[in-house]
Amino acid sequence: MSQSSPTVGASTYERIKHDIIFGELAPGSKLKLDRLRERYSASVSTLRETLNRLASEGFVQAAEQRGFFVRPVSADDLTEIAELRILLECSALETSIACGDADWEGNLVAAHHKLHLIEQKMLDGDKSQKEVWKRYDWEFHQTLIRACNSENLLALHGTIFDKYLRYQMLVLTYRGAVAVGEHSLMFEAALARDIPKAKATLETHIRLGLAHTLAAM
Amino acid sequence: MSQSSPTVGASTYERIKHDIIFGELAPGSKLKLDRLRERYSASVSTLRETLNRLASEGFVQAAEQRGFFVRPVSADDLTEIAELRILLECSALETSIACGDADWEGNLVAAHHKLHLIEQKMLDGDKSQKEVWKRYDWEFHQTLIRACNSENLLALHGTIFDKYLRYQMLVLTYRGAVAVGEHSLMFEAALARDIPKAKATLETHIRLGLAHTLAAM
DNA sequence: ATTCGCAATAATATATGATATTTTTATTTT
DNA sequence: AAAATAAAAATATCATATATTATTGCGAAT
Repeated sequence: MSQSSPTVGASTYERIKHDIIFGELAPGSKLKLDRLRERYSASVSTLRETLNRLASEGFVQAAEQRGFFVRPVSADDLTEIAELRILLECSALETSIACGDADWEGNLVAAHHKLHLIEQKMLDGDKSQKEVWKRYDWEFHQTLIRACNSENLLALHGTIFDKYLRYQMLVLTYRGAVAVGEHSLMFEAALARDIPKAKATLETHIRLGLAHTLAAM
Repeated sequence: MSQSSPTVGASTYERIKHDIIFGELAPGSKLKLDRLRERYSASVSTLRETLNRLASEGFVQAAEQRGFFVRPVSADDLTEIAELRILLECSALETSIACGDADWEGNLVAAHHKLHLIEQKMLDGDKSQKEVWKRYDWEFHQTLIRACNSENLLALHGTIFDKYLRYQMLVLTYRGAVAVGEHSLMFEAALARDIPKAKATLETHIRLGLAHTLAAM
């Protein structure tokens, strides 16, 4: 999520994607080229490249000769995204636990530690570091599945995760202690190489998160 | 796959994607903008929009400030794609069989019929209509899962299927009678609402196809 | 009077060619 | 042979021209 990319295109891509995920560009709103040019100080061509990219990833809707829109949100869409996340992430988790080596274990311990630290802070009421927390959450889940031996699967999971994240950011509520416990359970099951338990915990984790988010919509 | 889109961008997108899938643009080859401009008679900006789209779908590799390349192929990549296709398509198939209504059944009968007809022709040695065959194959598989109630899943499956298709087109061999039988088995299991049998047949279908393609690489 | 259809106009998106950077290739120097 | 430099090629970015869509205002018909 660094914004200091060498090329204008790459950095506008990062910025617009970020602004969509974190709700600064409202769902369904029109993305007028002229306005975007001011906001991101990039030329129309560069912006169109960016929007085309985001459109094929599904963060933007492209309407032929009618321009671009931020992808709308809906309960159905969120449910689809959550189900897909379960499908992809559970499958990747299984292989990853089966194949992960010592490096993987090390990275996992580190990722869980960092996540746990910030979760404690948030439990104490400090909600100022929402973005950092979400990054650590992402890193933890990503690390869990990174040993799955499929770049294609990791890529697909990445965009699905980001879409799921947008909904979480939209309703902007924190599940607190329950989610913290789920993270720890997954962590321990993964280290113990207990595949069924890890998968079951992950599925519950996502389903409860889904219900929580749906309720807040 | 129609090429008469109203906008230049849309039609170049279709054409370049087609040329990558059907091997007319060789895996790993450099996509120089000037050469593409001649070949597809579109401006640099339009081409860059297209290539950015194809890059985020994974048909093109974009190297920062070094241009674009056709995505290389490898046995590992094919294996990943096939596994992903199994994961997505089997999951969609299950829901689709469970939820499909009379319309779905009707479309399925039609799609299988068309596919069966052309498969018979190919068994008789007529391999002139490779593209038509592949389109019917695609329509059949797509119809099977269309009732899965997840646009997100269908979209993901669509691009994975296309990537799988590229490998098939690359090695350019036909599995013949065996594959025909698998299609019919799936068709019958789906109509009989036999979810386990349909899923098992689909998985076998893809795994045998994978082995066949890998052997020909 | 209100709705409907039809122009004229404004706003917007698409597409292009030109310019500025950067990378690659070729040449020269140590 | 390696490093440095110069020339060439290719990419990234931009400002502008063209084509399309949306909006507004006017007049005719119900």
